[in-house]
Amino acid sequence: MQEAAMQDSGDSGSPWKAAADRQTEREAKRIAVLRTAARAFNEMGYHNTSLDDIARRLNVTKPTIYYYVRNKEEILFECVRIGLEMLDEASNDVAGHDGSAYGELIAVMRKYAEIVTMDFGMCVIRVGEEPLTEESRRTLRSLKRSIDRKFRRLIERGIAEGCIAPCDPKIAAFTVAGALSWIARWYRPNGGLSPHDIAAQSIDLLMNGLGKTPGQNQNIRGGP
Amino acid sequence: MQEAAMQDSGDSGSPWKAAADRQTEREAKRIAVLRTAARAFNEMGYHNTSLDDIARRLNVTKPTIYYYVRNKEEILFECVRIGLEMLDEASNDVAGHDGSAYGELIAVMRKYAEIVTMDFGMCVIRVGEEPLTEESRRTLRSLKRSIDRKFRRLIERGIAEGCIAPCDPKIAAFTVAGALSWIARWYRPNGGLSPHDIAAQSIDLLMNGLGKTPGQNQNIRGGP
DNA sequence: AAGGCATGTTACTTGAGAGTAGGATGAGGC
DNA sequence: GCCTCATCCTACTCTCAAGTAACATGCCTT
Repeated sequence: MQEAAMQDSGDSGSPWKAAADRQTEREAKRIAVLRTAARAFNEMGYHNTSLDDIARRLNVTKPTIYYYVRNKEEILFECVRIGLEMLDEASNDVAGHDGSAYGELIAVMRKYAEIVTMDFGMCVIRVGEEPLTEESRRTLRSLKRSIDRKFRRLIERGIAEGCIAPCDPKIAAFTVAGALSWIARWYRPNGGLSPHDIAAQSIDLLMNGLGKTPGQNQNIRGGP
Repeated sequence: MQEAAMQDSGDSGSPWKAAADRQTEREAKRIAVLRTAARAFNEMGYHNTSLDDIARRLNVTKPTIYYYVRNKEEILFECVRIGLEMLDEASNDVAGHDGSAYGELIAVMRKYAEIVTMDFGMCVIRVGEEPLTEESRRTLRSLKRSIDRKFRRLIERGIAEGCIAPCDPKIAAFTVAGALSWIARWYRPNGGLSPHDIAAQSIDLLMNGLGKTPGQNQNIRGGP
């Protein structure tokens, strides 16, 4: 995730750093292209966003875009890849948790909800990967699998530790990821609800359920 | 929803029915166009599906499509509209429920999950409405609001009746709808899991929560 | 049997937008 | 001062798919 850094290039006097400076500046511009594109994609959709649109937002012209990326597909691929990698890494740095699967799971869910309200994370949910080639899709699918696997492991651990109710981890992981991903579809910045509040309430519901008391689940299963 | 009927046209001998028969047959063909398009959209996405693709699947040529719909946008609009109307009507015919908000909510959730695994319902989730004009989007948004309102009312009623835990109905409705909608993104027919099973387990989780015992929610809220 | 309407076809126009060729500008290094 | 490379622009090509014009076919009515 070093691409997303965008840190200042500490310009000391050394001329030897000139080349490196150019390099980091170039990388920063590339990220700016990607981030601007991600925002446009999230607002208007991939196919309704022309490269001229992106260029206009950046106050440059279309060929300039091609100086930083190979083609339009690469832009989307990179946006989704960065978003997925952020999600994947969410599981790694769950600081402040207490070591239990329960606490870890909640920490990961919080991170997840936060990321899907950000530019690249939102791209993962809102744009999807239909426009991509099969090759690109394969790469991204393996990243998605990794994220899903971590979710399932956490749930399985929770079941083993006794803090999570026995269930099919596959479906549970999908349900949780779905509820959190969906936030990206209706969340609006400047909408009164902060990602943090939304996450807290959604997670509360997912962990404790909509029903008030256990034992009221008699009518859930059973066919028509 | 009479368009989705596709019932046989009872061909009695009366010549007076010929005109009506033609009418219903035409309507049936129109639905076939929409349904075929919906499947194609769900598989490959709206923009990756050309009208020639749809025509080929129907064993006709492109201009024939234009005999049944005005343009490509109308196809998508109708697909999504039908899907949304199915979802909206799900709240109406919740047969077999016991009259409580709890039972009704579960019945509606079941229907919802079932519909988003079907052609038109899946279109609502997978394709979205980015390709549509503002005019079309407004119409569909009002339908969506209607669905959302019914969800919230049901949750509010449940809270009032005491069978649903006090919560923000807005966020709860979004979370539930999100978890169920997401099924449309990963469900695969011939995948081992039937929509019915998936729905049952997802709903179980949403109603009873992932956590094993109440009172374990001490770590959910609270900032970084 | 003849006209008319419903249904479909072949062969075309058209526009939008992805991608490119080749040149201008300007900063660093020698 | 000149060379070189990075960066960005103007002006173009080219493809793909939406949409259309005009004609063919055949059933239903009168």
